[in-house]
Amino acid sequence: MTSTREKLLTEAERLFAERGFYGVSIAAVSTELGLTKQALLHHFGSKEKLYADVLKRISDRLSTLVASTDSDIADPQQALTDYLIRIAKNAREEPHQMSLLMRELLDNQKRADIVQSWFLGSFLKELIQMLKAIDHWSDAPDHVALATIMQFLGAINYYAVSGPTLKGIFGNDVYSALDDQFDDQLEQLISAAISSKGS
Amino acid sequence: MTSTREKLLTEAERLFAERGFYGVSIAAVSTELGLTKQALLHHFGSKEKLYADVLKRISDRLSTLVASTDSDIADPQQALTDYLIRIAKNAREEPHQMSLLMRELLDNQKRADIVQSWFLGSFLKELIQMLKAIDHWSDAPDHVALATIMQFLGAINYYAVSGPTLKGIFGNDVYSALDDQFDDQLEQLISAAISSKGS
DNA sequence: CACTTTACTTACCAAATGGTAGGCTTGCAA
DNA sequence: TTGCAAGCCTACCATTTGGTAAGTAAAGTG
Repeated sequence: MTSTREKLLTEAERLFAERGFYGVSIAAVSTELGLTKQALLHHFGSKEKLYADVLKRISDRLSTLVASTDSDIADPQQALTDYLIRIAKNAREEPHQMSLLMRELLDNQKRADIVQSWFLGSFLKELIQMLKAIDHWSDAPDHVALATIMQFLGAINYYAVSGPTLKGIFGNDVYSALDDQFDDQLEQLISAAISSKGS
Repeated sequence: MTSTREKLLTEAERLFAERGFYGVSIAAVSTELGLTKQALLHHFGSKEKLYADVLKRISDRLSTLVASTDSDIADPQQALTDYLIRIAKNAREEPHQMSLLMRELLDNQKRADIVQSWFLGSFLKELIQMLKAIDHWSDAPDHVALATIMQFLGAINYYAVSGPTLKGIFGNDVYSALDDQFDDQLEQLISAAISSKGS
Protein backbone atom coordinates (compact mmCIF):
# COMPACT_ATOMS: atom_id res chain seq x y z
CA MET A 1 0.00 0.00 0.00
CA THR A 2 2.02 2.91 -1.30
CA SER A 3 1.20 6.43 -0.27
CA THR A 4 -0.45 8.87 -2.61
CA ARG A 5 2.74 10.87 -2.66
CA GLU A 6 4.69 7.87 -3.84
CA LYS A 7 2.10 7.04 -6.46
CA LEU A 8 2.26 10.60 -7.75
CA LEU A 9 6.03 10.39 -7.96
CA THR A 10 5.85 7.16 -9.92
CA GLU A 11 3.29 8.53 -12.32
CA ALA A 12 5.23 11.76 -12.74
CA GLU A 13 8.42 9.84 -13.39
CA ARG A 14 6.76 7.87 -16.16
CA LEU A 15 5.23 10.93 -17.78
CA PHE A 16 8.30 13.13 -17.49
CA ALA A 17 10.37 10.34 -19.02
CA GLU A 18 7.93 9.92 -21.88
CA ARG A 19 7.23 13.54 -22.70
CA GLY A 20 9.73 15.71 -20.92
CA PHE A 21 9.25 18.45 -18.36
CA TYR A 22 7.36 20.87 -20.58
CA GLY A 23 5.33 18.14 -22.20
CA VAL A 24 3.62 17.17 -18.97
CA SER A 25 1.13 19.27 -17.05
CA ILE A 26 0.61 18.72 -13.36
CA ALA A 27 -3.05 18.18 -14.16
CA ALA A 28 -2.08 15.29 -16.43
CA VAL A 29 -0.09 13.64 -13.66
CA SER A 30 -2.79 13.93 -11.03
CA THR A 31 -5.88 13.16 -13.08
CA GLU A 32 -4.17 9.98 -14.22
CA LEU A 33 -4.62 8.87 -10.61
CA GLY A 34 -8.14 10.25 -10.30
CA LEU A 35 -7.02 13.32 -8.37
CA THR A 36 -7.07 17.03 -9.06
CA LYS A 37 -3.94 18.99 -9.64
CA GLN A 38 -4.33 20.65 -6.25
CA ALA A 39 -3.75 17.32 -4.58
CA LEU A 40 -0.41 17.27 -6.33
CA LEU A 41 0.36 20.88 -5.48
CA HIS A 42 -0.52 20.08 -1.88
CA HIS A 43 2.15 17.39 -1.79
CA PHE A 44 4.89 19.06 -3.78
CA GLY A 45 4.24 22.79 -3.77
CA SER A 46 5.13 23.39 -7.39
CA LYS A 47 5.80 21.58 -10.63
CA GLU A 48 9.52 22.23 -10.40
CA LYS A 49 9.70 20.77 -6.92
CA LEU A 50 7.84 17.71 -8.10
CA TYR A 51 10.36 17.33 -10.89
CA ALA A 52 13.26 17.77 -8.49
CA ASP A 53 11.80 15.08 -6.22
CA VAL A 54 11.39 12.70 -9.11
CA LEU A 55 15.01 13.25 -10.06
CA LYS A 56 16.15 12.83 -6.50
CA ARG A 57 14.33 9.53 -6.17
CA ILE A 58 16.01 8.20 -9.28
CA SER A 59 19.35 9.39 -8.01
CA ASP A 60 18.75 7.60 -4.70
CA ARG A 61 17.80 4.36 -6.38
CA LEU A 62 20.85 4.46 -8.59
CA SER A 63 22.99 5.14 -5.56
CA THR A 64 21.80 1.99 -3.86
CA LEU A 65 22.63 0.20 -7.07
CA VAL A 66 26.12 1.59 -6.76
CA ALA A 67 26.37 0.69 -3.09
CA SER A 68 25.41 -2.93 -3.71
CA THR A 69 28.56 -3.46 -5.76
CA ASP A 70 30.98 -3.72 -2.89
CA SER A 71 34.51 -4.81 -2.88
CA ASP A 72 34.36 -8.55 -2.42
CA ILE A 73 35.50 -8.89 -6.01
CA ALA A 74 39.27 -9.09 -6.10
CA ASP A 75 39.87 -8.38 -9.78
CA PRO A 76 39.28 -4.67 -10.46
CA GLN A 77 38.50 -5.25 -14.12
CA GLN A 78 35.85 -7.76 -13.13
CA ALA A 79 34.48 -5.33 -10.56
CA LEU A 80 34.10 -2.58 -13.15
CA THR A 81 32.61 -4.93 -15.70
CA ASP A 82 30.09 -6.29 -13.22
CA TYR A 83 29.12 -2.83 -12.22
CA LEU A 84 28.57 -1.68 -15.79
CA ILE A 85 26.59 -4.80 -16.60
CA ARG A 86 24.43 -4.12 -13.58
CA ILE A 87 23.84 -0.59 -14.80
CA ALA A 88 22.94 -1.93 -18.22
CA LYS A 89 20.47 -4.39 -16.69
CA ASN A 90 18.94 -1.63 -14.66
CA ALA A 91 18.74 0.54 -17.74
CA ARG A 92 16.76 -2.12 -19.52
CA GLU A 93 14.54 -2.95 -16.57
CA GLU A 94 13.78 0.66 -15.73
CA PRO A 95 13.92 2.49 -19.03
CA HIS A 96 12.05 5.44 -17.54
CA GLN A 97 14.94 6.28 -15.30
CA MET A 98 17.47 6.36 -18.10
CA SER A 99 15.17 8.23 -20.42
CA LEU A 100 14.65 10.90 -17.84
CA LEU A 101 18.33 11.20 -17.08
CA MET A 102 19.03 11.45 -20.79
CA ARG A 103 16.54 14.27 -21.03
CA GLU A 104 18.24 15.92 -18.12
CA LEU A 105 21.52 15.67 -19.96
CA LEU A 106 19.91 17.39 -22.93
CA ASP A 107 18.18 20.10 -20.95
CA ASN A 108 21.24 20.69 -18.86
CA GLN A 109 23.06 22.11 -21.81
CA LYS A 110 21.53 25.41 -20.84
CA ARG A 111 20.04 24.91 -17.42
CA ALA A 112 23.05 23.27 -15.71
CA ASP A 113 20.86 21.74 -13.08
CA ILE A 114 22.66 21.13 -9.83
CA VAL A 115 20.95 17.96 -8.67
CA GLN A 116 21.77 15.94 -11.72
CA SER A 117 25.20 17.41 -12.26
CA TRP A 118 26.13 16.62 -8.71
CA PHE A 119 24.84 13.10 -8.98
CA LEU A 120 26.38 12.46 -12.36
CA GLY A 121 29.64 13.95 -11.19
CA SER A 122 30.22 11.61 -8.27
CA PHE A 123 28.96 8.74 -10.34
CA LEU A 124 31.47 9.41 -13.11
CA LYS A 125 34.31 9.98 -10.70
CA GLU A 126 33.66 6.66 -9.03
CA LEU A 127 33.75 4.90 -12.38
CA ILE A 128 37.02 6.59 -13.26
CA GLN A 129 38.49 5.34 -9.98
CA MET A 130 37.37 1.82 -10.73
CA LEU A 131 38.97 1.95 -14.14
CA LYS A 132 42.22 3.31 -12.79
CA ALA A 133 42.35 0.47 -10.28
CA ILE A 134 43.16 -1.80 -13.19
CA ASP A 135 46.90 -2.44 -13.52
CA HIS A 136 47.85 -0.89 -16.82
CA TRP A 137 45.38 1.96 -16.39
CA SER A 138 46.76 3.37 -13.17
CA ASP A 139 48.85 5.98 -14.96
CA ALA A 140 46.24 7.03 -17.48
CA PRO A 141 45.30 10.72 -17.30
CA ASP A 142 41.80 11.57 -16.17
CA HIS A 143 40.52 12.65 -19.53
CA VAL A 144 41.53 9.39 -21.16
CA ALA A 145 39.79 7.39 -18.47
CA LEU A 146 36.77 9.64 -18.71
CA ALA A 147 36.53 9.18 -22.46
CA THR A 148 36.52 5.43 -22.02
CA ILE A 149 33.87 5.57 -19.33
CA MET A 150 31.73 7.82 -21.49
CA GLN A 151 31.98 5.37 -24.33
CA PHE A 152 30.69 2.60 -22.11
CA LEU A 153 27.88 4.66 -20.67
CA GLY A 154 27.01 5.87 -24.14
CA ALA A 155 26.75 2.36 -25.45
CA ILE A 156 24.56 1.36 -22.53
CA ASN A 157 22.23 4.31 -22.32
CA TYR A 158 21.85 5.02 -25.99
CA TYR A 159 20.81 1.45 -26.50
CA ALA A 160 18.42 1.56 -23.55
CA VAL A 161 16.78 4.64 -24.94
CA SER A 162 16.64 3.39 -28.51
CA GLY A 163 14.93 0.12 -27.63
CA PRO A 164 11.37 0.83 -28.75
CA THR A 165 12.52 2.62 -31.87
CA LEU A 166 14.77 -0.27 -32.86
CA LYS A 167 11.89 -2.68 -32.34
CA GLY A 168 9.83 -0.59 -34.71
CA ILE A 169 12.53 -0.55 -37.37
CA PHE A 170 13.82 -4.12 -37.27
CA GLY A 171 10.81 -6.02 -35.98
CA ASN A 172 10.30 -8.10 -32.88
CA ASP A 173 12.46 -11.06 -33.84
CA VAL A 174 15.67 -9.21 -34.52
CA TYR A 175 15.07 -6.97 -31.57
CA SER A 176 14.57 -9.70 -28.99
CA ALA A 177 17.58 -11.59 -30.34
CA LEU A 178 19.48 -8.35 -30.00
CA ASP A 179 18.24 -7.85 -26.49
CA ASP A 180 19.14 -11.38 -25.37
CA GLN A 181 22.77 -11.03 -26.17
CA PHE A 182 23.36 -7.38 -25.52
CA ASP A 183 24.94 -7.95 -22.12
CA ASP A 184 27.38 -10.43 -23.59
CA GLN A 185 28.37 -8.05 -26.32
CA LEU A 186 28.69 -5.23 -23.89
CA GLU A 187 31.03 -7.36 -21.82
CA GLN A 188 33.11 -8.06 -24.90
CA LEU A 189 33.24 -4.40 -25.76
CA ILE A 190 34.36 -3.51 -22.26
CA SER A 191 37.07 -6.10 -22.13
CA ALA A 192 38.27 -5.22 -25.62
CA ALA A 193 38.43 -1.53 -24.81
CA ILE A 194 40.09 -2.02 -21.45
CA SER A 195 42.81 -4.28 -22.70
CA SER A 196 43.51 -2.37 -25.89
CA LYS A 197 43.99 1.01 -24.26
CA GLY A 198 45.51 2.45 -21.13
CA SER A 199 48.79 4.20 -20.65
CA MET B 1 21.35 36.38 -47.81
CA THR B 2 19.25 33.55 -46.51
CA SER B 3 15.50 33.70 -46.77
CA THR B 4 13.31 34.38 -43.78
CA ARG B 5 12.01 30.86 -44.00
CA GLU B 6 15.51 29.47 -43.72
CA LYS B 7 16.33 31.75 -40.83
CA LEU B 8 13.20 30.61 -39.03
CA LEU B 9 14.18 26.98 -39.58
CA THR B 10 17.64 27.59 -38.17
CA GLU B 11 16.30 29.38 -35.14
CA ALA B 12 13.66 26.72 -34.57
CA GLU B 13 16.25 23.98 -34.85
CA ARG B 14 18.35 25.60 -32.18
CA LEU B 15 15.45 26.14 -29.82
CA PHE B 16 13.87 22.72 -30.33
CA ALA B 17 17.25 21.12 -29.69
CA GLU B 18 17.75 23.11 -26.52
CA ARG B 19 14.30 22.87 -25.01
CA GLY B 20 12.34 20.24 -26.85
CA PHE B 21 9.12 20.50 -28.82
CA TYR B 22 6.88 21.42 -25.91
CA GLY B 23 9.44 23.74 -24.37
CA VAL B 24 9.40 26.09 -27.34
CA SER B 25 6.52 28.33 -28.40
CA ILE B 26 6.19 29.51 -31.95
CA ALA B 27 6.19 33.04 -30.57
CA ALA B 28 9.60 32.39 -29.03
CA VAL B 29 11.02 31.28 -32.37
CA SER B 30 9.69 34.22 -34.34
CA THR B 31 10.28 37.05 -31.88
CA GLU B 32 13.90 35.91 -31.65
CA LEU B 33 14.15 37.16 -35.23
CA GLY B 34 12.10 40.29 -34.63
CA LEU B 35 8.97 38.84 -36.20
CA THR B 36 5.53 37.96 -34.92
CA LYS B 37 4.33 34.43 -34.68
CA GLN B 38 2.00 35.00 -37.61
CA ALA B 39 4.97 35.40 -39.88
CA LEU B 40 5.99 31.93 -38.83
CA LEU B 41 2.49 30.52 -39.20
CA HIS B 42 2.37 32.09 -42.62
CA HIS B 43 5.45 30.13 -43.69
CA PHE B 44 4.78 26.81 -42.02
CA GLY B 45 1.09 26.59 -41.27
CA SER B 46 1.40 25.04 -37.85
CA LYS B 47 3.90 24.30 -35.13
CA GLU B 48 3.94 20.61 -35.94
CA LYS B 49 4.69 21.30 -39.59
CA LEU B 50 7.53 23.57 -38.59
CA TYR B 51 8.92 20.81 -36.43
CA ALA B 52 8.60 18.30 -39.23
CA ASP B 53 10.44 20.63 -41.58
CA VAL B 54 13.23 21.11 -39.08
CA LEU B 55 13.58 17.37 -38.76
CA LYS B 56 13.54 16.90 -42.48
CA ARG B 57 16.27 19.45 -42.99
CA ILE B 58 18.49 17.67 -40.49
CA SER B 59 17.77 14.37 -42.16
CA ASP B 60 18.73 15.83 -45.52
CA ARG B 61 21.97 17.25 -44.26
CA LEU B 62 22.94 13.98 -42.66
CA SER B 63 22.14 12.19 -45.87
CA THR B 64 24.60 14.29 -47.78
CA LEU B 65 27.12 13.43 -45.08
CA VAL B 66 26.42 9.81 -45.81
CA ALA B 67 26.67 10.29 -49.54
CA SER B 68 30.05 11.97 -49.31
CA THR B 69 31.64 8.78 -47.99
CA ASP B 70 32.04 7.03 -51.31
CA SER B 71 33.71 3.81 -52.09
CA ASP B 72 37.22 4.81 -53.06
CA ILE B 73 38.45 3.28 -49.83
CA ALA B 74 39.42 -0.31 -50.44
CA ASP B 75 39.59 -1.60 -46.89
CA PRO B 76 36.03 -1.99 -45.57
CA GLN B 77 37.10 -1.63 -41.95
CA GLN B 78 38.78 1.63 -42.81
CA ALA B 79 35.69 2.76 -44.67
CA LEU B 80 33.44 2.09 -41.69
CA THR B 81 35.87 3.71 -39.29
CA ASP B 82 36.18 6.80 -41.45
CA TYR B 83 32.47 7.07 -41.73
CA LEU B 84 31.92 6.81 -38.00
CA ILE B 85 34.64 9.34 -37.30
CA ARG B 86 32.99 11.70 -39.74
CA ILE B 87 29.71 11.25 -37.92
CA ALA B 88 31.44 11.93 -34.63
CA LYS B 89 33.01 15.10 -36.03
CA ASN B 90 29.66 16.24 -37.31
CA ALA B 91 28.10 15.46 -33.96
CA ARG B 92 30.58 17.73 -32.27
CA GLU B 93 30.38 20.47 -34.86
CA GLU B 94 26.61 20.51 -34.98
CA PRO B 95 25.51 19.49 -31.52
CA HIS B 96 22.01 20.83 -32.18
CA GLN B 97 21.34 18.19 -34.75
CA MET B 98 22.31 15.33 -32.51
CA SER B 99 20.48 16.76 -29.54
CA LEU B 100 17.33 17.03 -31.54
CA LEU B 101 17.64 13.55 -32.93
CA MET B 102 18.26 12.26 -29.42
CA ARG B 103 15.10 13.95 -28.27
CA GLU B 104 13.30 12.38 -31.17
CA LEU B 105 14.56 9.01 -30.07
CA LEU B 106 13.17 9.67 -26.61
CA ASP B 107 9.84 11.00 -27.78
CA ASN B 108 9.51 8.25 -30.32
CA GLN B 109 9.07 5.70 -27.60
CA LYS B 110 5.40 6.55 -27.77
CA ARG B 111 4.94 8.58 -30.90
CA ALA B 112 6.80 6.36 -33.38
CA ASP B 113 7.40 9.21 -35.73
CA ILE B 114 7.78 8.15 -39.32
CA VAL B 115 10.29 10.67 -40.57
CA GLN B 116 12.94 9.86 -38.04
CA SER B 117 12.28 6.13 -37.96
CA TRP B 118 12.57 5.97 -41.70
CA PHE B 119 15.75 7.97 -41.72
CA LEU B 120 17.29 6.12 -38.81
CA GLY B 121 16.30 2.81 -40.34
CA SER B 122 18.12 3.20 -43.62
CA PHE B 123 21.01 4.80 -41.81
CA LEU B 124 21.40 1.81 -39.49
CA LYS B 125 20.99 -0.70 -42.27
CA GLU B 126 23.73 0.96 -44.24
CA LEU B 127 26.06 0.79 -41.27
CA ILE B 128 25.28 -2.88 -40.78
CA GLN B 129 26.18 -3.52 -44.40
CA MET B 130 29.45 -1.73 -44.00
CA LEU B 131 30.29 -3.79 -40.94
CA LYS B 132 29.41 -7.04 -42.65
CA ALA B 133 31.69 -6.15 -45.53
CA ILE B 134 34.60 -6.82 -43.20
CA ASP B 135 36.04 -10.29 -43.64
CA HIS B 136 35.34 -12.08 -40.39
CA TRP B 137 32.01 -10.29 -39.92
CA SER B 138 30.35 -11.49 -43.10
CA ASP B 139 28.61 -14.37 -41.37
CA ALA B 140 27.52 -12.46 -38.27
CA PRO B 141 23.76 -12.39 -37.75
CA ASP B 142 22.01 -9.07 -38.09
CA HIS B 143 21.32 -8.57 -34.44
CA VAL B 144 24.97 -9.02 -33.52
CA ALA B 145 26.03 -6.48 -36.10
CA LEU B 146 23.29 -4.14 -34.99
CA ALA B 147 24.38 -4.35 -31.37
CA THR B 148 27.90 -3.40 -32.34
CA ILE B 149 26.72 -0.49 -34.43
CA MET B 150 24.51 0.71 -31.63
CA GLN B 151 27.46 0.64 -29.28
CA PHE B 152 29.44 2.84 -31.61
CA LEU B 153 26.62 5.27 -32.18
CA GLY B 154 25.90 5.33 -28.47
CA ALA B 155 29.48 6.19 -27.67
CA ILE B 156 29.44 8.96 -30.26
CA ASN B 157 26.10 10.55 -29.58
CA TYR B 158 26.01 10.21 -25.85
CA TYR B 159 29.31 11.98 -25.68
CA ALA B 160 28.18 14.68 -28.08
CA VAL B 161 25.13 15.34 -25.99
CA SER B 162 26.98 15.23 -22.68
CA GLY B 163 29.59 17.76 -23.69
CA PRO B 164 28.40 20.85 -21.85
CA THR B 165 27.49 18.87 -18.76
CA LEU B 166 30.91 17.25 -18.65
CA LYS B 167 32.53 20.63 -18.95
CA GLY B 168 30.54 21.76 -15.96
CA ILE B 169 31.55 18.77 -13.88
CA PHE B 170 35.22 18.39 -14.74
CA GLY B 171 36.19 21.89 -15.72
CA ASN B 172 37.51 23.34 -18.94
CA ASP B 173 40.98 21.82 -18.82
CA VAL B 174 39.99 18.21 -18.49
CA TYR B 175 37.17 18.70 -20.93
CA SER B 176 39.21 20.20 -23.75
CA ALA B 177 41.89 17.54 -23.27
CA LEU B 178 39.10 15.01 -23.48
CA ASP B 179 37.73 16.61 -26.59
CA ASP B 180 41.08 16.73 -28.34
CA GLN B 181 41.65 13.02 -28.19
CA PHE B 182 38.14 11.73 -28.40
CA ASP B 183 38.38 10.85 -32.07
CA ASP B 184 41.53 8.85 -31.47
CA GLN B 185 39.96 6.95 -28.64
CA LEU B 186 36.88 6.34 -30.66
CA GLU B 187 39.01 4.90 -33.40
CA GLN B 188 40.69 2.60 -30.91
CA LEU B 189 37.36 1.50 -29.56
CA ILE B 190 36.09 0.72 -33.01
CA SER B 191 39.12 -1.27 -34.03
CA ALA B 192 39.16 -3.13 -30.73
CA ALA B 193 35.49 -4.02 -31.01
CA ILE B 194 35.68 -5.03 -34.64
CA SER B 195 38.64 -7.30 -34.25
CA SER B 196 37.54 -8.87 -30.98
CA LYS B 197 34.11 -9.88 -32.16
CA GLY B 198 32.44 -11.20 -35.23
CA SER B 199 31.34 -14.71 -36.03
C1' DC C 1 -14.30 16.82 23.91
C1' DA C 2 -11.75 20.57 21.50
C1' DC C 3 -7.93 21.25 18.37
C1' DT C 4 -4.86 20.74 14.92
C1' DT C 5 -2.99 18.45 11.00
C1' DT C 6 -3.49 15.86 6.76
C1' DA C 7 -5.40 15.16 2.47
C1' DC C 8 -7.79 16.60 -0.38
C1' DT C 9 -11.80 19.62 -2.95
C1' DT C 10 -14.15 23.59 -5.72
C1' DA C 11 -13.62 28.19 -7.30
C1' DC C 12 -10.95 31.37 -9.34
C1' DC C 13 -7.14 33.88 -11.97
C1' DA C 14 -3.50 35.94 -14.84
C1' DA C 15 -0.55 34.55 -18.31
C1' DA C 16 0.71 31.95 -22.23
C1' DT C 17 -0.44 28.83 -25.88
C1' DG C 18 -1.65 27.53 -30.87
C1' DG C 19 -4.50 29.18 -34.21
C1' DT C 20 -8.19 32.05 -37.15
C1' DA C 21 -9.68 36.26 -39.63
C1' DG C 22 -8.77 40.01 -41.92
C1' DG C 23 -6.06 43.87 -43.28
C1' DC C 24 -1.91 46.40 -45.21
C1' DT C 25 2.12 46.97 -48.17
C1' DT C 26 5.29 45.66 -51.72
C1' DG C 27 6.61 43.75 -56.05
C1' DC C 28 5.55 41.77 -60.27
C1' DA C 29 3.01 40.01 -64.25
C1' DA C 30 -0.93 40.87 -67.73
C1' DT D 1 -3.26 50.35 -64.75
C1' DT D 2 -5.20 46.54 -62.80
C1' DG D 3 -4.88 42.31 -60.43
C1' DC D 4 -2.89 39.36 -57.45
C1' DA D 5 0.15 36.86 -54.75
C1' DA D 6 3.86 37.03 -51.07
C1' DG D 7 5.10 38.47 -46.70
C1' DC D 8 3.94 40.31 -42.87
C1' DC D 9 0.95 42.72 -39.10
C1' DT D 10 -2.94 43.77 -35.57
C1' DA D 11 -6.85 41.99 -33.41
C1' DC D 12 -9.07 38.41 -31.47
C1' DC D 13 -10.21 33.76 -29.40
C1' DA D 14 -10.76 29.33 -26.93
C1' DT D 15 -8.03 26.44 -24.28
C1' DT D 16 -4.49 25.21 -21.24
C1' DT D 17 -1.05 26.41 -18.13
C1' DG D 18 0.89 26.87 -13.16
C1' DG D 19 -0.65 28.71 -9.11
C1' DT D 20 -3.60 31.08 -5.09
C1' DA D 21 -7.48 31.16 -1.79
C1' DA D 22 -10.54 29.17 0.87
C1' DG D 23 -13.10 25.50 2.35
C1' DT D 24 -14.28 20.51 4.02
C1' DA D 25 -14.08 15.80 5.71
C1' DA D 26 -11.43 12.66 8.26
C1' DA D 27 -7.95 11.32 11.35
C1' DG D 28 -5.04 11.84 14.93
C1' DT D 29 -3.82 14.15 19.59
C1' DG D 30 -4.06 16.90 23.96
